[in-house]
Amino acid sequence: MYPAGRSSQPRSFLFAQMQEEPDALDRLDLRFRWGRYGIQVLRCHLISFPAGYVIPYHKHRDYEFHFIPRGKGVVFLQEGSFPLHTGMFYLTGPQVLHQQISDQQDPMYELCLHVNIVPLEAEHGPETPEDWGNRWEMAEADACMRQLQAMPATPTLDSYNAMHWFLTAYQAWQEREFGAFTTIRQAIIQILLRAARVHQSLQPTLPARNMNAYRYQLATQYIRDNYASPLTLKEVADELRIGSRQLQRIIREYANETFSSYLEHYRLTQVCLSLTHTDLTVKELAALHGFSSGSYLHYVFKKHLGVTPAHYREQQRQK
DNA sequence: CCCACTGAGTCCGATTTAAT
DNA sequence: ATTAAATCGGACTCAGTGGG
Repeated sequence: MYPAGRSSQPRSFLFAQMQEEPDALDRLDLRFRWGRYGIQVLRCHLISFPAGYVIPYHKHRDYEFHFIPRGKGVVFLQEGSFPLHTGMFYLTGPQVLHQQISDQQDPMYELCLHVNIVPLEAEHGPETPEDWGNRWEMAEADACMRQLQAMPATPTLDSYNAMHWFLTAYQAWQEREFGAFTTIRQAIIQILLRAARVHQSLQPTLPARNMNAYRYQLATQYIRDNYASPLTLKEVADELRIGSRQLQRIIREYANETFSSYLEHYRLTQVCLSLTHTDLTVKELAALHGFSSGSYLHYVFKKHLGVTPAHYREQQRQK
């Protein structure tokens, strides 16, 4: 974390490189989806004001994030005037009147992010391909937007160093880095989040796993990946770093069968597929699908399906 | 108290073998 | 390829422990 609000100006200005092409990011048509919102970046740049420069009262229909990376000045809001100095941040929401004056002696720099935030229609259905795994992003975006709406315009310290992300975005553009759009998108989101966080006290919740459901998923995946070789309950349990007894219970809970029967059923379904689609012998199928011998496969097959493997193949071929 | 887990002992069924 | 009989390992049950 960088110290915010340094009293002495650093000799080298961290954001100086952004002055090389001040409107670089403004020229990009940046729009993307975040959770249930469409984010359109209208402006994202570093601007410098000479000493005593006045931006007269104005307002926007959008959100404007103001960060002061260097210099000082004053902002006038409805609630009164507030001093600005290096490391500070304020947000002017839609229709918030503001006027800004840079210090009489020093020039002032401002990192400005101006975004249009459009609520998009709610998703239909819980798992469309477009929002796969997106639930937590939606929740976080919602929380961030709620926070931004409720936030006072009064300046505070940029405690979470949102400013840094302007540089990240700029550098991604400047270096034409691979995946630059994704980096810039992330930078913009980080600026929104870190701005919102300044007034946020609640601990956010993170997605927690249902460990047993997760273990069940891992176990069955492992079984399906390795069913062709001899598998024991213990081997799978060791793979998951749990006791074999515990795995038994988990399989019982989620599949309502034992480890052995799960494994056996899976092996048999694979054998059935091979019987239908190949001409391999029972012995070959046994070796291929995890049965110790042809005779044993035969025994198990008939026990479960009521017909011998050869008979089953015949039935399938007739269809 | 409930839940996750362990260990001992039992018994089932997976597997082999041998025969058809 | 199929079946029956024999064998053996390990899955399962149950009782008990420890942790939150």
